[in-house]
Order: sequence, then structure tokens, then C-alpha cells
Amino acid sequence: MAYNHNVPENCRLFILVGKGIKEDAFREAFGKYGKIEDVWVVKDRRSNEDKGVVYITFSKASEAALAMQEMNGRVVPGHPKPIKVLIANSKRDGSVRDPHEDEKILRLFLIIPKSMSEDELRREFEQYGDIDYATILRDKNNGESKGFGYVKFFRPYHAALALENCDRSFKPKFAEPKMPRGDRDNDYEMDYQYSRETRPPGPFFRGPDRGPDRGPDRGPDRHERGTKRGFSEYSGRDDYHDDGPPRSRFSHGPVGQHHSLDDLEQRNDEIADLNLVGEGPMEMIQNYANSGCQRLHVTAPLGLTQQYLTRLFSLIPGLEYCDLNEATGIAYARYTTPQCAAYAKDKLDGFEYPLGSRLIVRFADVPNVPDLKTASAMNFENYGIPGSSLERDECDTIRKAALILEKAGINPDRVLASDNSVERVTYCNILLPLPKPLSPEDSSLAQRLFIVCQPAAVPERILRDAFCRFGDLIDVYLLSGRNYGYAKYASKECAMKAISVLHGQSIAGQRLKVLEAEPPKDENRREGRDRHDSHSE
DNA sequence: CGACGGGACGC
DNA sequence: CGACGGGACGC
Repeated sequence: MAYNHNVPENCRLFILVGKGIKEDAFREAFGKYGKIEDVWVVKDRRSNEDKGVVYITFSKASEAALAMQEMNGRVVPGHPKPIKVLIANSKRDGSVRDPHEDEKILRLFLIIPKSMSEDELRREFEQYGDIDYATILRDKNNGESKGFGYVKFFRPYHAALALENCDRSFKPKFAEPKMPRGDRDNDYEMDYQYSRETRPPGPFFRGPDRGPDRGPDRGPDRHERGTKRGFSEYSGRDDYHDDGPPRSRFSHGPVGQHHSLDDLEQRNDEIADLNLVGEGPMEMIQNYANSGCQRLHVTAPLGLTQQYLTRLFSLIPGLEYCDLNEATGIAYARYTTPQCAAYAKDKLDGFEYPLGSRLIVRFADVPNVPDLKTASAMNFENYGIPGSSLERDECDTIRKAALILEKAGINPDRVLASDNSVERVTYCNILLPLPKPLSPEDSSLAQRLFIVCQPAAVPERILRDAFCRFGDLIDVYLLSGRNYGYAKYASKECAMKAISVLHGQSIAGQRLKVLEAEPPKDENRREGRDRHDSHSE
């Protein structure tokens, strides 16, 4: 536990190769899927010969999962044999293979608000990819939620994306495999499920060439990738290898700064998945009513830059230009067809960008008729709060789009101010210091703050973004269903700084009170050294 | 088919 | 006024 506790789970690949391993070729081939932290070519201790194994550690599980998905069964330049790529066991587990080890990379354990239904849970997580099941554990007697549950994906990449991007209050972890016992033997009979043959043609998918090493017993070639996949319909890890990007969900591709703008543009059609299932994106755009207007009028939050806005609007196919007056926050964007423009308006109006504020998108050349959606888009303080005036579909759309942005290396959460020690964030009335990393969850608590949001609660991600900026933040949360809560800091100085800056300010439209917390209600006194425990053991 | 180096570091 | 969160899977 000394050096290990900050490495994310499932971010290391175990790769089977032949001898004669060239490390650089691996760095080159795998580097495009993410940030490589370590490459280790395993050699025999005495003879110094390759053992045919390479470990590659990525900075995140999603990068490793994507690399596995894309590289398994492929040939690395300079190496004759196709490689096999697996998520490595933790060092602790050694080489033992759990019969249900896929659960370690497909299934998440989650803390779930008691009020949330399984349907809501599923909807919340299916933005990251296809879900096998979403379950909430309930009390056997009264059916009440126990406050936790599981979501299982079909692909490790999607599980990792969910883990890394879902609201932190879910406290997501990769689930430990746990099987009632003895059941699901048929797991081992069905194999295949995903194969290259089911991949549609097109630039985002590798050609129909089948990897040379698919193994002899892949089962029938044609297999539909329907939505009704059963519980135990796949088994070996091979199933999610080698399958290219997922189809009916957008795939985010490489993550963060490794994602080039070109990659982004290549994935234009995937944004069409924002809220539609079934139709192809182009068809869908064609089906938009011809408003007769190709030009959009955009009202952007002050501080948003030309570059970011252009990147956002170019996610919708057909952008001709996007010109922002950074002084006024007014932009005009033009698309090649009225349908594209209508599509862009539909997708981006009300879009939360950056965190805590929204874009307003109108047709530029027709009379401005405010509609319901616009009205709700403007009161951002309601976003994400139960009873919000936003329809669920809209929230989903916004979340999905924000996710795409993040994966594209655009940070939707902040807009830099000219001074580079503080920045303007549109959810807050004052300039704030730049975000700082959180302290590990097991850090020792130095100071607790009591927070009140008046009159209503503020989404947790916004609180986190605000309170982390003073450093050493361990956690911040509101009590469920309440407008008050706590922030925990690992140092008193940082906590006091948070009070001095944030107390009395406005966050997402709510007035904030930030005070030193009183000691917890009925906590066992850890004072002094009196340990006159009468209990044995 | 198939599994683990080096360096790590607060007292 | 506004005070204390949740954590592993059916018998």
C-alpha cells in the first residue's frame, strides 16, 4: 500500500508477443490510445531473453481498455505474430484467473441515491455505452433501496468511461467478481458476440480484414448486435477485443489531449447519437424541417473563446464558419444546409457550456420567437436538480454532449481569464483560483466546513469544482435531498482560504454560506489517550 | 497460447 | 435560519 494507492485500477495491459520484442514499436503502436506511464518488456532473469510478454501501464483504465479493444489480434510493426492484449491482473492477484474475471472490468459498484430507480440508473449510465444490466439492491422485506448497486457493461472501454466520467457521488469502483455459485456455466458455451464482420463499413472502422488470430472456435460468423443481449451471452474476454468502436453509442476514442481535432472531426457522425437511436445521422439531419435558414445566432457566456466555440459547433456536420465576438459573447455560425443548421440549433441550444451556464442558439434570419425550451435553458440554476424544468431528454442530451467535449480534449468546465492565477467561471460571481487536484480519499481530515446553499441545492460537480480550488479538498457533498452539507479538507489553511473566498458568494445562482463545521453530533471522543476499553479483543 | 522489474521513502 | 452520506451481490 506504500507506493500503489494512487494507480487507477485496470489501467495496465498484459500483452502476449513473440520473442525479439522492440519496446519502441510498442510505445508507438499503443501511445495513440492514451498516456503511457510505463512499458515493461519482461525478460528472463538469467538468460536475459524475452519471455514474450509486455506490460503497458496507461494513465487511465479507459485508455487501456481502448488500446486492448483496438490492438488485440493485430500485428505490431517488426513483430511477425499477432499479439494478444488483456487487461492485466493486479500484481497482488498474480496470474490467477478468476472464472468471472470479466466482471472486474465490465461491472461497476456504485453508491446510488435511495430515491433512484433502476430505470433512472440505467439511463444515467447508458450514455457511456451499452449496458448489460443495472441493478439496485433492495431490502428483502420492504423493498427499500439499500443505497448501492451494480451496472454491468458489455465492453471494458465503456465501463471505464463510466467510472471516470460519472458523477463522483456515485463513488464508482470496479466491482469485485461475486457469483452466487455454480450457475452460469453456459457462459462458456457462447463465445463470439462481437466480431469484425458486424462492423459497418466506413472510415471509423477497420476494414473487413479479419485478424489472423481469431481462434478456431469463434462460432458462427454472423451475429447481430441487437439490444436484447442476454445475461450470459458472452464469455471470454475475446468478445470485446478487436471490435472497433462501438456502433450505437458514440465512442470517444483516445482521451484528453491525445485526441486530435482531426480525430474529433472524423467522429462527427457519432454525435448524431446524442439522442437518437435507430436512424443514421445523415438521414436524421435530412429529416429536419427546412427552416430556410442556414445561419445561427449564438449567445455565449462571456469569456468563451472563439476557438472553443468553433470546435463545439464543428461537431455538427456542415459548419461553414463560426465567428464569435469575444467582447459581446455574440456569435454567428453558418451551415451548408438549413437542415444542418436546424440540427445544430436543436442540439446546442441550451447546451451547458461551460459549466453552470448555457448557450442560446437561434436562427439568425427569422423572427426570434422565444419558446419553452429557451426559457428553461436560461435558468441554469435548475439544472440537475429534482423538479427542474428541463425535460429529462434535454438533460441527457446535454450530458452526452458534454461528455463528447471532454473526450475531445475540450474542457467544458472552465474558461480562462486573462490573469492566469485566477479564472472566471460562469457559475460564480467572482474570480476563482485555478482548480487543484483532490486529496486522496483516505487523507487525514484537518478541517471540515459546513456549507449552506440558499435557497436551493447546487449540483455536486459544481460544488466540487469550486471547493477544490483552494487545494487539499478531500470531499464535498450535500446531504441527500438537502441544501446543506460539508466540505472536508486535508489542511486547515486551504479550508480557511475556501471560507474567506467563497462565503457569501453566489454559486449557480444560489447564495453560499461557508463556515467551520461544528464537531459531529454523536461521535466517539477520540480525545487524548484514554483507551480504557472494557471490551476484549 | 498466458503473468510480474525497478523503484518506491511519510516515520 | 441550516448540522452530519452511502459501501458488496438470493436461501
